[in-house]
Order: sequence, then structure tokens, then C-alpha cells
Amino acid sequence: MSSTISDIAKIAGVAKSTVSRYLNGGSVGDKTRKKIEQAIKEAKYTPNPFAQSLKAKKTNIIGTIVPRLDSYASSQTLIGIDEQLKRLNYQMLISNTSQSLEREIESIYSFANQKMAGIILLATEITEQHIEAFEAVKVPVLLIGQEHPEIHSVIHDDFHAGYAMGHYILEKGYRDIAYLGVTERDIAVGVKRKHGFKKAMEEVQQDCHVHYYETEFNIPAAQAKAREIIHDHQPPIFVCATDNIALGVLKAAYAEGLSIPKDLAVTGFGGYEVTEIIHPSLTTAKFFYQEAGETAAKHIVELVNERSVEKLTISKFKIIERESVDINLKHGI
Amino acid sequence: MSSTISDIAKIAGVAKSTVSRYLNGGSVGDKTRKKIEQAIKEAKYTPNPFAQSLKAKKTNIIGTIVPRLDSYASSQTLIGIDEQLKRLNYQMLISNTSQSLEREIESIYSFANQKMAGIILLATEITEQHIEAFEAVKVPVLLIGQEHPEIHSVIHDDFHAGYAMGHYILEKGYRDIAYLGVTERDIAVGVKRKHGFKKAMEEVQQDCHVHYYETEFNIPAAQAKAREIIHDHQPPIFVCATDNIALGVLKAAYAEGLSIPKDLAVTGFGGYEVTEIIHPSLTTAKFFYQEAGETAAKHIVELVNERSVEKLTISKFKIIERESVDINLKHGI
DNA sequence: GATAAAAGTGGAACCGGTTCCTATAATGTG
DNA sequence: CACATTATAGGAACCGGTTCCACTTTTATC
Repeated sequence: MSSTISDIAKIAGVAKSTVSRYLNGGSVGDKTRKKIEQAIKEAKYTPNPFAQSLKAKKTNIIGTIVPRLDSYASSQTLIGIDEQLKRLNYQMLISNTSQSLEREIESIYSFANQKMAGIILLATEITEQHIEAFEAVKVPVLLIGQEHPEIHSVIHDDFHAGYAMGHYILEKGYRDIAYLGVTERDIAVGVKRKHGFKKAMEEVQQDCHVHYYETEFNIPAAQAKAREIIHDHQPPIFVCATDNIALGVLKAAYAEGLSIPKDLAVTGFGGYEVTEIIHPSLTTAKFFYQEAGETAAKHIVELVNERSVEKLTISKFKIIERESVDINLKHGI
Repeated sequence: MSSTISDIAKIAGVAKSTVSRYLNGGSVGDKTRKKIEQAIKEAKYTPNPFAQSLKAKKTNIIGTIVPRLDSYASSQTLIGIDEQLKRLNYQMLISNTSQSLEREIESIYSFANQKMAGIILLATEITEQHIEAFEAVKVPVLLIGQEHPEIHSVIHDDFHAGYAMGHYILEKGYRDIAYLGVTERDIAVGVKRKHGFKKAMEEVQQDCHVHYYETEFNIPAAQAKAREIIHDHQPPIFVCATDNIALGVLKAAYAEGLSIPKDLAVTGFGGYEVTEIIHPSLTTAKFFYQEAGETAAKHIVELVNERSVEKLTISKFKIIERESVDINLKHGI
């Protein structure tokens, strides 16, 4: 079926080493070059990547480990990585772990075994086992979304996004605030976003009540928690640590017959596409996933080629003002 | 770094052919088995997949071509394929074409070159070039979402979904209907969904007005088109060929100050996650993407192993009743 | 216990490339 | 024009597996 380098050599009447040299830009004479080019065209030759990788002991593939495929952040990040890698003549191979940390570890070893040039991990949590695996495989690794002192990473500016969001709602006049966060095991979302927000809260001079709650990442859990809080003491605003949590709050609000943003304001973090589709649209801190993916791709390729890269890169964010916050409130001021 | 089969052979004091035989379930003596097992454990040996693929002239990887990563249908389908392939000890490799038909063709050839065992294509449109490529590469191919007489495929039941949706809204009492479809170049969505719907319309005895319009797949285009139609003649219901189009219609409705479903009812097709998150939630025909992906994975593996598979498999659907249709309308009856 | 069949093992070739080494041809230098 | 360089080409070894073949050792059969 598909032809080999020996076939080409035979057709062109040269040695296969010469064909290889031609393909890899070594010195070949004019006549020989012509003959080989002709033969390659004729036989529609393309090199067998396995033979190449076998010899090179290395591929041009970057393994990308992703906890889930069905999230806006994941797909956007993957798109960014993919586009950039294509430009750099690398390939992306995705391993979906369905949110299993165990599968994540397996994937690291499996990628190393498959001689991936590098590994990008869309990280949620970095455990001891991760570090162990990274050290064992000796393949360049880059994290997206979480940071670690020993590993290169591209993160979103969670702290400042939290701070900016806090600042924003204070400026709009809110002084009684419910912050709906997540577990502190998640450093980026659970800790840094909240700390940024807290800092903004601390800077306010006036009397200001902030209650901190904790829920899960999924919509139904957030909805249930929000319902509970609304029944307990109805705050005028929910600042949610993720867009999904905000969506849960919105559902709870509808169920309780509250009007957004008049009775209840809501904000999120993420900038998911759905936040602008819904009505009322959601005020949120938008992160640039695709851009972060591109940066990650650039960096991992640098690392693969043993060039130096700053250990930590912080991707930017932007507060998107939409309809879920009452911008004419100015009460309490 | 990583050890080879020869290392194992040396450590165990046997020939490498024996080690290979051991690994592939050939006949090996008891003592030899023990020694080899010991050696493998000691050296942490795992076979080099490139050497294996080089010899086998084949991989256990299924190449999956997907027009876009950031769509609910895509990610769900990919998840289904991936899960099933993992169970069958195959791997999935994704090629994202960013909706470029040209890249789609390239990917087919590239997958063949990389000796993929089979190819799954999440299809939007099948051109002559596709067929040509499929014939040229001689690799088993399976389509999801579109059908073709010459190629195995798993499709959604677009015709009956269209029919059921038509039936459903007639039953709810609607008699003046706007159908917002897409180009007929898309056989599944543009032709079959619409035909099913038309058939339901034709079966009604009473006087019934149906207008057919055409728009693009994206939300802004649908929104603009809907706005136009509303201004022109305000129908009580929009039946939209996809959930995204329905979302566009909802946006247009909000902009015009119409209340859903009282002033305007809306339905979609797809069953995207967002349709149940929004308020009011969207009545839609849900397809089972993940399931279809699993079926596709099962079938491509059968094809790879040269077993026979029915040429066409039709995945099921379900009408999901939600809030965007007024179920107490019963007017005109 | 002789003989046939089966099980176990090693050696060598092969998959399709790359690369090192050596030999020859083409060029440059004084 | 003799001699030193340099460009070009071929041969062989190698990457890490699998498989075929031949040979030896067990085991089964009567």
C-alpha cells in the first residue's frame, strides 16, 4: 500500500540513506535531488511516523490531560493549545480523565511511555502523586489553572479577579454580601479568588456585612445551597466563585420568585459563553482560556527545546458588566 | 532511561524472542516465566509502542475528526467515543478542524498516514472529496450525524424527531407556526428534520399556517432573523431546527419585550445542557450524543476487526417538555 | 521403552526510518 | 598539474519490538 523509503530509493536508483538525507536537508546533488523528487511524487511517499519516532526516541506530540471535555473552560483552553501547537508543527493528544485523579496519574506515565515530547495538565488539584509522577517521567510538564513552586505554569489572575469583583460590587453600593465559594483544596478558585475578594472587602471604610459560604462546583448543589441561604437570610447579592455556581443561584432565585437584579443580584467568575446567552445576562469576571492555552502551548514547546521560560505566567481577566447586577442601586451610601 | 526488551532478556538470561513470546501469550516454561516477570518488575519495563506499531503496521488508535470542540454535541459525543474505546482497549486521537472542510480532508489522509486503525468523523457535510479520501486511505471509516450510502454511520433520528416535534406542538394547539431551519446542504438538520416536521404538518386536518425560514447555525444570525420575522408578522411559536437557533430567538424575544411562552413559544432540537439551565427552560428534542458516540466506537472497532456491522444505525431521541411552550394554550381548537 | 507429538527456546530476519563511516567525485589552491 | 578540501553517495548498523524457523527438551501414546 503506502510506499517506504526503500521503494523511493529503488525508483530513484539511489541508496535509501541518500533519500533520507534529501528529506532531512542534507547535501544532495542536483540530479539526484530531481530523481528523488520525481520518485516521491510518483509513489506518493510520506514517511512512516513510527519508524521516525522509534529512531528519534521522541515525538512531536504534546500530551494534554484534561479533567473533563464538557466544560467551556476546557474546550476553549484545548482550542488555544491545539491552534498554537499546529502553528509550531506539533500535535496535541488529549487524554480525558473524567475527573479521576487516578486516571490523571496514569495518563502522565502513559504519555511518558508513548514518548510524548511534553505534557500539559489542565490542573484542578496537584497532589504528591502528581509531583512524584512528574519527577519520574522526566518529560517537560506545564500546568494550566493551578500553580506549583516546582513546575512551570500558566494561571489565571484569580486573586486580582476576586479583588476587582469585590471592588466592583462595593462601588455599585452593595454592603450586605453573600460570597458563595468552594473548598480550599482548590487553590486557584477556593483560595486565591476568595482572598482577592476579601482584600477588597477589607478596604471598605463603612459598615459592610459579608457572609462566606461553601458549595460544590456543580449547578444543582449551588442551587440547593442558595435556596437554603435565601430562606435563612435573604442577601441582596450573591458573589459566586464560578459561573456555574452563579447559574445555580439564578435557578434558585427563579424558583423563589425573586427578580434579578432588583431583588437579588448575582455575579460569577469564568466568562462562560452561556453567561451572555441567558436572560438576564450574568455579570462575571471573564478569563481568557483560549489565550492561556496558546501561551501554554508556546511555553511547553520552549521547554521541549530546552529553552528557558518564566516559571509562572499569569493570564489576564476582565470584569464584564451585564444585567445581573443593579448598577443604579447606590443604596447605603 | 526506559528499558528495552533486550535488557529484560539479558537480565532474565533468555532470548528476546522468548520475552516477546511471554508478553504476547505464547508458550513459555514456568521457570522462564518467573525469571522474565522478575526482570520486568525490576527494570520497570513497558514496551515501546512505536516499535510495536512499526512492526504491526497498525495502531490501536481510532482517529476522530471533529469540526469543533466547543459545542455540547461534540464534547458529549467525544466523551461517549472515548469511554467506549477505553473499555475496548483502544485509544482516541482527536483532530479538531475548526469547521474547515479542507482540514477535514487533510486529517483523513494524515490519520491514514499515522496508521490509525480506524477513523470516526463527526460529520456536517460529506463532499466528493471526502468520499475520494475514504476510498484512497483504505481505513475503516464511520460517520456520526450524517449518513451516506457507501459509508457506515450512526445518525440521530432527525426525521422522527422533526415529526414528533411537529406533532407535539400541533397537539398543544398551535396552528400558526414559524419554522426556522438551516441550509439544505446539511442533510440531517436541514433536510430530514424539516421533512419530518413537514409530514406532521401535512397530517393535520384543520387550517394551519406554517412559514419556513432559513438562517445560520449561530446564535447572532438566528437572533437577527427572528427579529426580522417578529417585526414582519409575529407568529405565536418558533420551531427552531437547533437549540442554538432557539437561543437566538429567545434573545430576540427578550429584546422585543415578548414574554415566553405567553406571547411567543419556542422549541429547539438537540437537548443541549444550557436549555435546561436557562429560564424559561427550553422545550426541545433531545438527542443522546454520548450514547451515539459509544455506539460509533463499538462499531468502528468491529469494522477494524473485519466483523460486519449494519451500515446505518439510528440513535434515539426524546421530546423534553419544558417551559418555553404554553401547554395550556389549546387555542384554535 | 521406543516413537510420535507437543512444548519451549534461541537465532536471525524484518518493520521503515536515521546516522555514522568510508569511498569516490568534484572542486579549489598555489 | 599535483595535492588538499569539500560535496556527494553508498553500506551497514541501529532504534525496539515481532515472527518465522529450526532445534532441543518434555510429555503423551501404545
